[in-house]
Amino acid sequence: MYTFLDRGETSITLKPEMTASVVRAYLEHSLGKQQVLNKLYYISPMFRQERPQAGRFRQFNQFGAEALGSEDPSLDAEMIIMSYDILKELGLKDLTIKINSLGVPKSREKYKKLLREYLEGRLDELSEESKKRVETNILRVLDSKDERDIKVVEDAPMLIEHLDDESLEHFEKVKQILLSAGVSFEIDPKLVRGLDYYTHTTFELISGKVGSQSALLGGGRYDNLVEELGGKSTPGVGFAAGIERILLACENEACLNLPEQKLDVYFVRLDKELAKQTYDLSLLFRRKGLNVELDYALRSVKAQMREANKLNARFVLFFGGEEYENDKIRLKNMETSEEQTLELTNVEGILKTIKGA
RNA sequence: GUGGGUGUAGCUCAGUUGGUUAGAGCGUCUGGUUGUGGCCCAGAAGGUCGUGGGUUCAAUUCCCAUCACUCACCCCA
Repeated sequence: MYTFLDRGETSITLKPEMTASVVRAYLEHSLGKQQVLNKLYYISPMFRQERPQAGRFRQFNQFGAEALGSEDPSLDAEMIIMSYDILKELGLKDLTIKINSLGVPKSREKYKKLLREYLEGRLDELSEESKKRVETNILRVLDSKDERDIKVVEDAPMLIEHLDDESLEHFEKVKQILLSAGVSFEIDPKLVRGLDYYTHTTFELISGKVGSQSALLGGGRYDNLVEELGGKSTPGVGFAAGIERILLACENEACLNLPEQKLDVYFVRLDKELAKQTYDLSLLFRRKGLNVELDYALRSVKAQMREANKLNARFVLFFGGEEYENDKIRLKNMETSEEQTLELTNVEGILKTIKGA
């Protein structure tokens, strides 16, 4: 994390994620007393002091959702389905949903003991890093990328085989809902979280198009977090999505179909002497709600037309010349190349023609 | 934190085995006859070759340092 002293010598830390902040806001405003279930969302920048790489920045943006106040597995499923639908709607195709269950801390502790016994029996086959992980964060050994570790982990006991009955039932219900919603998923027993407040469901949406940092979003249940932050025991479930990483996936799948930028009108000034009048007229049309551009460099008509074309203008208004002397203005539809002459004083009429097209 | 790669025009990149004026495509600007775009044609502008130092008669090119970017490991809340 980025931590530093401010001018008052107070230690400040930039937030690396939002869930804790959401829970703190939930507690500060006693949201739990206003209604049983609170569904919340956020969009915010986050900061992490890591070396940047593809899909990873030190400052990045996340959006996420949290549901506080219910342990109903249908909410776990809802989070997965919603986040999947969002990515689908963006047009992403190369997506995999991975889910797992961490059970409850009690059964997880028992499992960790089993895993430790197993790994300590084959310690000399592990990578140097994983030897350390056995001490610091043993569950992380499971998703090591080192081939030696992968081989050892193949025969290791899996958490999901050592869940208590209640946790299994919860996990079963989540899977049922996903299946009935037509959402396919993979169970990944190696999808683990290190911290104690996590319970039951964990999930990630993986893209095959963004390089090594492949999780576009991740989430899960944290029934013990609110209590850990000083509130009364309140279950919760949520997810967080990395916006830049999603954009990278969209770019690599060429699927982000943003609407084409269109300009309503480009004003072409026919006479250089009319620069001021052209400018004034453009302001008038902008105030009427049109998206208007014009030349600021006294350029030729041809140059202005080229710019109008480049800016994707729907219409061009030719201002000046003979028409101007007769209180008229010439309007050109850039798509059809059709032109018509309109009364300069009849601003509403010009507006109507442009807006109606 | 560790390791690799790359820095040349606004962008994408070529190139210089050390030697006069450093190139292309795209983009920009101007023009191709009175006041009309896209396509096409012609021309122009634009670079202290990331920065600092060293070697050399000579460095954009070789060496060192530094900065930036980038990929992977690590981390993963």
